[in-house]
Amino acid sequence: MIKMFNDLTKKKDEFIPLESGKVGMYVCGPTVYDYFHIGNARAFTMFDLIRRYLEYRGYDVTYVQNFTDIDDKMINRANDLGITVRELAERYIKEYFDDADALGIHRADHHPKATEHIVEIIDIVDRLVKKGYAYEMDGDVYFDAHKFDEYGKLSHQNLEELESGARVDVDERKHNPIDFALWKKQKPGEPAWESPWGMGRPGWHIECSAMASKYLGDTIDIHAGGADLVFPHHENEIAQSEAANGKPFANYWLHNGYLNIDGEKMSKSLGNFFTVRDIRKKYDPEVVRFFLMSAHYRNPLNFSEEQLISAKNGLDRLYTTLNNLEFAKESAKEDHPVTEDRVMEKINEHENHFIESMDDDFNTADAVSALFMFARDMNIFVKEGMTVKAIDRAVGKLKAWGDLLGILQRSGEESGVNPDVEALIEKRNQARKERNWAEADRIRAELSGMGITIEDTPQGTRIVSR
RNA sequence: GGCGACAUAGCCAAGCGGUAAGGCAGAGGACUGCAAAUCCUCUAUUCCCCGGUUCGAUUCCGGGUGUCGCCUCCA
Repeated sequence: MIKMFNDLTKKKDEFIPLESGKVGMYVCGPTVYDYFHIGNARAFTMFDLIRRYLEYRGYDVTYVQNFTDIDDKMINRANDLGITVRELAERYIKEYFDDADALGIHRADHHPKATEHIVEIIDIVDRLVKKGYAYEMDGDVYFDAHKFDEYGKLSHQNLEELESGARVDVDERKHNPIDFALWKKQKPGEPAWESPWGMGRPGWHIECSAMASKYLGDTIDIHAGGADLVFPHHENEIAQSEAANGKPFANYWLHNGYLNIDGEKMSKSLGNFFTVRDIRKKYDPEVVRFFLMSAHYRNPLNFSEEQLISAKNGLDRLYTTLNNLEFAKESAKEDHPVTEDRVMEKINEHENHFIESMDDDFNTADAVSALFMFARDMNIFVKEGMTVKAIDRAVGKLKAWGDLLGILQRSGEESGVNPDVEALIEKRNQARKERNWAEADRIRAELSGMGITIEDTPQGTRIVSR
């Protein structure tokens, strides 16, 4: 049984999909006006992981993640760069996929763009106007928050509380400060579409309501995004969708915690952010992914180079086990003491731990500890001596868990064997046989200079890739 | 001001009523020509503080303190 913390109910709820065996999941994607930062990466990565886990548990998941390709930020950035909004969007959607693919984030089933759903957006705004939930003011259309009784049910605040803290709004034409734009009248030079209210463009929140319904239906199982979207974005989505459709919008609302820098939220507005693109120059994206899953997705997580190094070393440990196993295969014998059965015992033991952790609100930090414990067991087994079947089992399982989490897919022996290197190793082994340590160390240093690290094991000398 | 989250070793981080997982870093040991890797051992006696409930609390309740966040574009 999978339990997930639902912000709507403020507790861990058992997950029961609308339709047995199927899950509709919508995740708020990036505004494509720049490279995305590591904070964005946390949301995309962790919800990708949750999706993978749901699939692993047998659900048929339809996953939707949008691109916001029209809003103030898009327009401003396009102007700064002297290109069209459309060109800007195309550029950064491409860059998004470049980084997301590197992080092992699976492609969504649908990646809808706001600008390609203007018809659907106008339709829902129109229905809201006709139902009396929205009003037009000189080409702008606003949602009247006071008309939606349940406004505030996600952020658990009432209108009065929200409005008392609201900052001064320049737009005096709104009925109430909390009202938000569904449709914005065109300003000179801005991209615009025809609508019943004249030329204009969609407000920010409405696109998600329109696209979620289109691809997943009026009620979806899971809606997810960063904690900063709870209010106003998700609150507004609920208001719009439920007012328009008269049905619950989403049954489970999942929000990931912030990624912090020195204990402070990382955000573009604060300027204290690191893009994934920059981090990739120095660290393997797999390390970044591993780092992100080292904490529970709902908790705040501090980002630092030190943590990244720690994650890299931890991940290396897992890879070492994988390499140890594969290397041991070359000298494996049928009469070795560790048989497939003994490996299976360990797998069962740790798999239960793994599943229980993931079932409990996707506790990746705890699930990963199962991998480490399994790795230790396998390291011990390698020393004892394993059969080929036992090794295959162990490698298969470790890779299967890794595949689920999006790590450990790199193969142990990446590059083909270089004959020169082979010769040098042979030469060094000869020197070692003759106990000519000076020569052996010299050759090791020479190899090291070529970027090759070697290790002497009881089974022979081998190349370690990292 | 309103609402909320979090506080566990040098660092990161699980656990959330039964006496503190895991990782990183560090120390010692085994193995090794050396190194690396691996294995073993060690590293939290206020789990922020003070009360309360309980046979028993890191875990539940109340009150503090501290940090962060939302109420403004933001994952």
